[in-house]
Amino acid sequence: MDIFADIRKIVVGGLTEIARPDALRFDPDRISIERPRDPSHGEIATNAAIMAAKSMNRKPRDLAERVAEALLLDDRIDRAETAGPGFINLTLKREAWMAVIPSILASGANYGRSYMGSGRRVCVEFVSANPTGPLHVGHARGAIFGDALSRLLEFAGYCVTREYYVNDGGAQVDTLARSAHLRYLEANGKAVEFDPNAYKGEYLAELGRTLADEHGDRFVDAPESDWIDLFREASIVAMMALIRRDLASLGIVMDEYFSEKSLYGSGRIEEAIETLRERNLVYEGVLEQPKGKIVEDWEPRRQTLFRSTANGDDVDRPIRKSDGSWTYFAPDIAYHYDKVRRGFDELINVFGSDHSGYTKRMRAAVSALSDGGMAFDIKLIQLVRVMEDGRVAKMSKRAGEFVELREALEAVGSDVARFVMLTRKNDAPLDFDFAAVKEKSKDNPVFYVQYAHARICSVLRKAEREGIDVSDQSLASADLSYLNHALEVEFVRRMAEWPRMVEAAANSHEPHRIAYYLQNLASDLHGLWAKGNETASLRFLQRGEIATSMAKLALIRCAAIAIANGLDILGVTPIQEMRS
RNA sequence: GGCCCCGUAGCUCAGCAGGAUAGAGCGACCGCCUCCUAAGCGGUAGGCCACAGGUUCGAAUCCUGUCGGGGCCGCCA
Repeated sequence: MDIFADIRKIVVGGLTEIARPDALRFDPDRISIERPRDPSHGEIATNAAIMAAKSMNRKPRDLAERVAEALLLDDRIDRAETAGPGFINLTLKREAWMAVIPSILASGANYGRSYMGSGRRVCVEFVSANPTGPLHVGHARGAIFGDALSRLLEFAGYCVTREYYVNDGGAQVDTLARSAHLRYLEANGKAVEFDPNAYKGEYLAELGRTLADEHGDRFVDAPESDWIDLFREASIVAMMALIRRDLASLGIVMDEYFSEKSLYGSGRIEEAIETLRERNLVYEGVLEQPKGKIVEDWEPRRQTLFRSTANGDDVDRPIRKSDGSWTYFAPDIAYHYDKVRRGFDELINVFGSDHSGYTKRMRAAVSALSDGGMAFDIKLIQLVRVMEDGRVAKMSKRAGEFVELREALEAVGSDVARFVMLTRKNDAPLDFDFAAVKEKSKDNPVFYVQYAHARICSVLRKAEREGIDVSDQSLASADLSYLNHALEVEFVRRMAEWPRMVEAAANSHEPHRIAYYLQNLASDLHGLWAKGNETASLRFLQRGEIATSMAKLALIRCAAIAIANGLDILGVTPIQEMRS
């Protein structure tokens, strides 16, 4: 049940009725159905008359009057008043709000689930970190965001594929292989010198020892060509194992790992480029030197270029280097061509914000490959600033000085990490402060929300001990006429917003909205709870008055359901009690 | 030089596909536990929504420009 969706139907219905015979000529989705800030504007306000007036060539206020009259015919609506330039302010009957409670109890874990996506297939590509080491805290944000977005979309009725693009084809994995070889030499008792480009993380030392165990000293004096392939393969396998382990510790399971390397030599890159060529989007040419940026060894080079400017990019982009090999962009094009051909209805890429300069050409490519038919969204994830002991921790992967995800999770746990990473919009920077995040107080949003859930569970447990049947089925039959305090009705209104909140968040690809909603919901619960300290009639358990208690228990049980469903979207486990 | 993101309370940030008097947390100040978990709650103070135009019945939100912060800009991914 979604009361806002119901009201929308009624409003649009009323409008259509009045509009006859000159049928309604505007998009009904453009009208707003929302809760006004100012309580004197009713409980739900709509701008429907203002929006429709123009296309119907009527005065907004007159139209509003007519619509308001029509709305009053619905038995859920108590008052419909027109105001301002033509708003219609609605007040619902108390029973209409209260009807939300049994509806939530009946839906349970499905409360808020939407059919908005109607089964459309979405590919969410995220993490896609180079396989050169374990994940660090910065990667974690993209990982958590991507997974939460996936969960959100699933809850909203989409069919989601979680996908990781493994960059196992470029020069970086050769550097990785050489770094592993150095560690291998080390394990064979050789003194080694690391060049500045090498990866120096401890995790490669372990791999070096393993390789020394397996191959002895065979590759100590051998030329690089003898071992590079073997070491590359071994390194990638080992690094991907670390990455999978890290993802698993966050509760993330990918549906697909797509290997960049698998594209080489298979003809698929050539095929994708050929597709672009057929559309006259590929040519041989020379790029101009970028202005304002000094490139020391610049000289004009003839390259194969993608005409990305035809689809909104600022300059055309090279897909084949002057030496004839592919640039990194070429396999990316092939990869996205593959996505297009797999039949997804929508693509979402989660990139680090350092890839912002890459988005235009990517959009241009997808647009060209799908003839403009593919919905394609790129979410940029801002960096995470890790704060430790009040200072900013440095992050450099090659030097091996970064806060590994694993360390962070050992300190704070997956639930906390996930929630905290989702308390900011994806394109806003985020401070991850170890001290603040571990704190168990209202200053920590994770515990604040968890505490609300635990408190409800606590009351339900107590009620049960006192012999009340607190099953959802039993609570659904509670006499809700006992809930007549303004705060209680307000609480129900908040919970009634959950389904539209899910749709709005899913629609805008913004899981942080769920986190904010949960904090508000938790705040309502704590507020109501504390009011019970001064006003005895607001306490959830009323001694000796089963019927009253049942009504209040039904109310808070609904809140627990909404919180649990929200946390589930974020991938956070709701806890039953705080004491430990 | 160009492109992308950002600019909202002292600090950190929300602001719901433009809506009617701009919100939360922290920090500051003042209050609330013989009572379901005070790991909590209430109140006070604090804003020309960077600036200037434009579109609109209506703009923090959309468009243009300026200023300020960050990121990126051929043969690295």
